[in-house]
Amino acid sequence: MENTSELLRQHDIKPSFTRVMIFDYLKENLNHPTVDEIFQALQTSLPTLSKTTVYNTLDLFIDKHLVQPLLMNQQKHYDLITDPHAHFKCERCDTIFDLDVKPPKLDKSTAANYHVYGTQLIYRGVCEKCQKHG
Amino acid sequence: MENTSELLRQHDIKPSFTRVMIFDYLKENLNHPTVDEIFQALQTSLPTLSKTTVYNTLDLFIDKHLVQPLLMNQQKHYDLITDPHAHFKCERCDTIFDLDVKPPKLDKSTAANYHVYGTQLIYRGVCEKCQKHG
DNA sequence: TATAAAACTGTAATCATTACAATTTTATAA
DNA sequence: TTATAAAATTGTAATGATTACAGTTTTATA
Repeated sequence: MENTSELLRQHDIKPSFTRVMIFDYLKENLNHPTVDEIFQALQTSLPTLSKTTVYNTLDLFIDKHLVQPLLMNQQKHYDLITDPHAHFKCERCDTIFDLDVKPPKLDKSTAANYHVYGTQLIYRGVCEKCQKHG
Repeated sequence: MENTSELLRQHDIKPSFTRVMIFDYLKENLNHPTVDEIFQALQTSLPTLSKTTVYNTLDLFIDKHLVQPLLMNQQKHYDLITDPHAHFKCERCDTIFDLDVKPPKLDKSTAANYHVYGTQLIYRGVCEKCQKHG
């Protein structure tokens, strides 16, 4: 997985081995993983990894606007910032689906007052599968 | 604050004194309070109120689609479902501002697969005040 | 008035996140 | 290379919002 280092450097992040691993995991897993999922998944390749490091690294990525946190079910989920898109969260099975809907841009007068660097559009409801079997 | 009872009844909620108080508090405080804020505010008028009751009641309101939870800063904030609108969250001072922006409706083909009963549009960034004094 | 159901309470447990001090690794310069 | 400082990582302990749950009170019903 090359050029992750370059990308991190471009965002003012020193590309340590751990950081590259965590970033690449996010790149290959766009299904909004939690800290725990990332930690579990990387443990075999990084046996000394600490959960605190995962937290720290993700916070760093958020700071540098590479990652966006999604708060759901009392837990943070992490999503690489790529194309603007929306999420649907099923309240029954707690699955998060990606939707190809673009969040609206703020109009000029509003945008003048706020410096926006991330948008989050979440639809809550019940997914098809859960509707079917009660 | 009349007709809250009626409204609750319409949503299949028995309008106990406590429930009406909590609902009215939300109606008069559209600034997305937390459980703790609601609990503190109502303690003088409801000295025996328990925080668990506030949690239970709000969960009930959410179930009946009267209230929408907003997860921010590792805490739930509660917002009466009124006109569709968006929120801006300042990452510096953690204030949540209301924005007069309507979340887009799902197009028919998408909406066919999901039963949506709530939408949440959140812009993250830095508010004007925080931009000014670093 | 008795009984069951619903609402409410209070304490204890849970669990994601944060704080923090210690250790390891990396970069820099003598 | 070696010494030193800075940065990154680790592990444990604390925090704090939320939930579980059992007991109590209130409300509705027969």
